[in-house]
Amino acid sequence: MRAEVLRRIHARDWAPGALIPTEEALAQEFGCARATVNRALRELAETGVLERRRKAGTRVALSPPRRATLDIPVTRLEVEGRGQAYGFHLLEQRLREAPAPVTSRLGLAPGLELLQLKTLHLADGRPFLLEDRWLNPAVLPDPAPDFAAISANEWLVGHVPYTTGDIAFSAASASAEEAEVLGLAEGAALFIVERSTWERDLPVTTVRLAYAPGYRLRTVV
Amino acid sequence: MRAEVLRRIHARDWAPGALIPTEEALAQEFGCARATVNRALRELAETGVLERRRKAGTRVALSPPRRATLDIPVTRLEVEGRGQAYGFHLLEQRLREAPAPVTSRLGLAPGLELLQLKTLHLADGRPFLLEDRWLNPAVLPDPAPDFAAISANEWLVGHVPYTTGDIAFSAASASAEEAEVLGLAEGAALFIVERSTWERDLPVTTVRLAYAPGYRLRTVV
DNA sequence: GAGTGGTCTAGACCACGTT
DNA sequence: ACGTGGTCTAGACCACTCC
Repeated sequence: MRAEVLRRIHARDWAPGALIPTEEALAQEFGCARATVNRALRELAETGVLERRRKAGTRVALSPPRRATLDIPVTRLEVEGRGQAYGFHLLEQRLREAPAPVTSRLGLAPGLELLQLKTLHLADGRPFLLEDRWLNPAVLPDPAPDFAAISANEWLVGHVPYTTGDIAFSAASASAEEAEVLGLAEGAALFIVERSTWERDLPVTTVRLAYAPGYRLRTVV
Repeated sequence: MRAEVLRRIHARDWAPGALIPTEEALAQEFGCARATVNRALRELAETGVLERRRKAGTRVALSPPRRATLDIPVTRLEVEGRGQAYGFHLLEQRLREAPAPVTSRLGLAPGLELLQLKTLHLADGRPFLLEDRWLNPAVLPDPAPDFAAISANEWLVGHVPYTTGDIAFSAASASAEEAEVLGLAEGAALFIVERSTWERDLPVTTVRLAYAPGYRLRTVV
């Protein structure tokens, strides 16, 4: 059913932009229930192949289905998945007034004190990723966990999961500090991931991950 | 229904890793049909919040739902969406033997002749993105379209849509050639997107996009 | 107003994986 | 073997939105 609809789109039986038959008509043609057609078409709409509007009907999308699902890796698992040994060093940990860009990203009042953690993640003992994280102390238990023993990332995964958030990907040249920590020449091209997360409306953390050269994030469309 | 399940997960009524009741039990508890429960749980499993296995039951995921859907932008629309004027220059177009990395990415025989297109995309007249594309001539009509008039990207969208493919994101330092074309210093950090696409099993194109500094790709989890 | 998709019910059978 | 989720049917009502 789903496959047949896709075939017709590929075969140009239904051209991009064209209206396709209603669910009821397709159900009759395929000899199946409307719910089955509905599910097939709904799933295709979710991947971006079709566009559906009540009353207006279902159209083959004009712009192509450029929607990919991206699995955001957990650093330790990602490193171990390559067959490398994972390790990390907590470089710095201090409670301090967060700079304006950080508080504004999280929607917090300026000048609030957040816990800043700088962590270097290692693969087979070599620098893999430099993490600069700001944590909302409100989410931490008392006493706070020992982030030298468990990485902040893993602690959060186990204790504050099921968050919402946004992610941005970009590239940046390594600063002097980043270059030194990662063992690179200053100005080397780093792959940057910035994430901010909330649990319901409570800001949890914002983090900047700077990956050593050679890192690639992959997905399938 | 979906919301209530999410609430229980957030509230730790159901802890990470814990087994939740069967669909039938939940249907009774909520006073709704099993199909309704099934849909809610299936959708949550798709976002990564739950893990489902036949016979084993449904568990709250241990690793958090780090699955993002990424909308791959069409360059012209992305530029225009920022309120900037879009333009492009076809820098180079030639049929030549593709190097091994290119043919292997597409699963083609080495030494096959492909159409190489180098295109500079502009936003408000300033370099925005350098595109290095290899096109399978087998997908082109005779005569071939004029890629100086319509960008290869847009032609493909209109004439060979509904492809499958893979995407990789990374960072790279600008080569001398890239730096000159993009108007940057050599070694500047570029955000790199590499895409290969197929229509069914027919290799269509592989492309490397090098974005000028400042570019950010965003998404929401 | 009327036609479309969105969602639900109640029931059934099947596929798979654990046991 | 058995229990779980996966998927289907046939029918119903509702919500939206285009005309």
